[in-house]
Amino acid sequence: MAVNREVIVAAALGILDEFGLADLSMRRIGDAVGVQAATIYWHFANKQTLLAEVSDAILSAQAEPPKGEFGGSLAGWARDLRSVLLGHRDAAELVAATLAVGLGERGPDGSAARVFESAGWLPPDAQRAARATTHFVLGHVMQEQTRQNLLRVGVLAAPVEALDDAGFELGLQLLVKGAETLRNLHNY
Amino acid sequence: MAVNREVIVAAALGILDEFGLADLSMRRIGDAVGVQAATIYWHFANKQTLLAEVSDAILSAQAEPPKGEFGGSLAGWARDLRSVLLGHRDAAELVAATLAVGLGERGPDGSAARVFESAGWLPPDAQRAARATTHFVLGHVMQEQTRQNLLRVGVLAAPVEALDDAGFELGLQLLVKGAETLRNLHNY
DNA sequence: ACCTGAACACCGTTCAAGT
DNA sequence: ACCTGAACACCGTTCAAGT
Repeated sequence: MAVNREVIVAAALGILDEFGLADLSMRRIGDAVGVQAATIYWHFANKQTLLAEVSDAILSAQAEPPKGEFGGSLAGWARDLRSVLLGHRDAAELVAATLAVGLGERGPDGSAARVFESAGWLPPDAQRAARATTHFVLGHVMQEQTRQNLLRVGVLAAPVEALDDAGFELGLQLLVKGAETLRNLHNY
Repeated sequence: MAVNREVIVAAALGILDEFGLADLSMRRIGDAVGVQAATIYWHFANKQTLLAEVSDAILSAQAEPPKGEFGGSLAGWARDLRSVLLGHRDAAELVAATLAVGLGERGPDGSAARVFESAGWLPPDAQRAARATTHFVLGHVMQEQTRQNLLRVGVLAAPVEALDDAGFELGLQLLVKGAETLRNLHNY
């Protein structure tokens, strides 16, 4: 019975969640869907393309930024992205890699750019500001998830989750306050 | 003639510069220093440890942040980190990975934390703010260097360097203005 | 103390051949 | 149209054995 892109991506996401990015090999994905690794190359040009669709699948859980004033809207978007990423093992690393190569249907930060535009930013700067925010979120979550992996293997001991929350909120406030200040400098 | 950690790290850095992170294998490093790959495991516990020292070697070129008012000092630090990273192929990815696992003698952001402290931030928040800035710089340069790799392979066409500069400066101003604003909120 | 040879258990990818 | 078998050219790491 023929397999297709959808079930391959779903199987890959399952392996990612259970075993992590390091164990996400073409052979293992093939096993999961009952097919040789070589067969996957009939459905996808290469592994990177497949991973880009896994990245898209993860990001499809993103919500729209909350309506309201700028700061709350941007912060809400960033917190949502963080929690979406924390929902899948190694998701930050996967999404960051996909973003870097420019694959992936949805960039993670399309709606963030719109938040900046609604606050009066010109599209090119809105894009850049949204991307800067995304870099912070991805970097922060990547660090959290790497720590989670080390915990799993047992090389690390303490959970230190509260610390990560504080770091995230502080970095986010830096960006939010900065955006509010910069906008005012440009508009008055 | 016996090889040692220093020459192995230097050889690894040379391979990184010339061929990139993907080609930085233990076998290739061994070839470069005239020794079997297995021999490297007498000098280093594993590849990750070796890469951490390569990361340190790269970051050793970092300058002290310029003296002066806070914004210029932080911006100067960030621009220096960016240019140090741009000096070695795939350096952002390598440094980010090393930072995430917590290896590496020097975090990239020790002196940035001191800039925040000099501006009146308490050490834990100074650390977090410096790390947030680092995430932005690493994410931005990672994107630049991935694009450079795609250019090399020929899958991408335009250089678009000016765009990257503008994006870096805008993200940096977001963080600088945010830090200045947050500090004032806390102190008055 | 330092290094080799050989192996173990893998990789991504290609491609002729099968149905 | 979809899949297999087999190969190519690699990986990181371990470990007995050599000098």
